[in-house]
Amino acid sequence: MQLKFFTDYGLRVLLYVAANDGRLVTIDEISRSYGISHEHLRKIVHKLAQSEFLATRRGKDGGMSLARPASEIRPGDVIEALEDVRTIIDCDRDPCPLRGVCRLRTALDDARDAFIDTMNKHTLADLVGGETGAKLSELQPAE
Amino acid sequence: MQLKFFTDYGLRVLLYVAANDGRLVTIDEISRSYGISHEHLRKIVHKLAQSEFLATRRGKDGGMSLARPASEIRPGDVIEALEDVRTIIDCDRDPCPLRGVCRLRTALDDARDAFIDTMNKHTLADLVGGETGAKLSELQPAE
DNA sequence: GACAAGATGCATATGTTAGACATCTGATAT
DNA sequence: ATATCAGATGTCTAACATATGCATCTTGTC
Repeated sequence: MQLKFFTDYGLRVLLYVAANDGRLVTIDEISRSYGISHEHLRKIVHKLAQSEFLATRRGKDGGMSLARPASEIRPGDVIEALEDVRTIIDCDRDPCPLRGVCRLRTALDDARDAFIDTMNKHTLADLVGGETGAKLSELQPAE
Repeated sequence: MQLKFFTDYGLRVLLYVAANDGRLVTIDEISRSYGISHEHLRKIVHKLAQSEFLATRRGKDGGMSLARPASEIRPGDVIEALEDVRTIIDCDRDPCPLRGVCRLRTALDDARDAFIDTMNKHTLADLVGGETGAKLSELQPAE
């Protein structure tokens, strides 16, 4: 019931990029800004690009931006893409004497759906800024 | 977003005991029945007893039984007791440039509550047996 | 008092996740 | 055209959490 560091920062990367709307942001900037490993962050960004949440551009003055508007990216979808969330327990892994009687698996599946659905009531846009409409750049100058 | 093996089997132990309603069940019986480590199961049982889901009895003909009726034990509460579920991410661990702007933490807390609440719509009694009212002993003789 | 069962604490193994490094590919500016 | 900057890829290592094992103690019942 903890998100992986990977997923946690996956969300934060997207929020950071959303808050710096428009501008191309580099891995280096984010890793310095959050104080986390450049190398590990690289893998997070790569996965986010593969999952089509980020668009990346190589080369000089490259960097990343959101692949879609922040108001169209839902955090539950991001979690599903970064975290293995499909089955919370595996009833087939070991012989289970309760098989056929037990509805634990169904209940857990429903609960997982409730989790994701609740996250998907939001978008990146309203998680960062929201009503106040504040931009990151106005609050905390990068570096 | 995976339950620990520990929590997963914590729930299954309770369901097993619930399905064997009334009878005292030993760690040894459960570990053989599920095919998992006796030693690890011991710790699970211990934690469940501490958390007042199980009542244990030492000595000859000892074993465990539910501390309360199966219809009064809710699986979401069990998960909360066995799994660290309080904060899914920790905003204070690293310096986060989004602090003050970002509502990710709140959204995750709401989602976690939705997860637990959904689990707590059930009780041990309806997860095992439920409408059919079938008892484990009728379906799969122990060993 | 002997035995069966859980309690406790420490030591070890395993697996997952995070971090580091070296090298390659692609895009842009000059 | 080429130098340079930024991401892509793959392998290796380190750190940490979790599961497992073992030895010993405690408690309750026969």
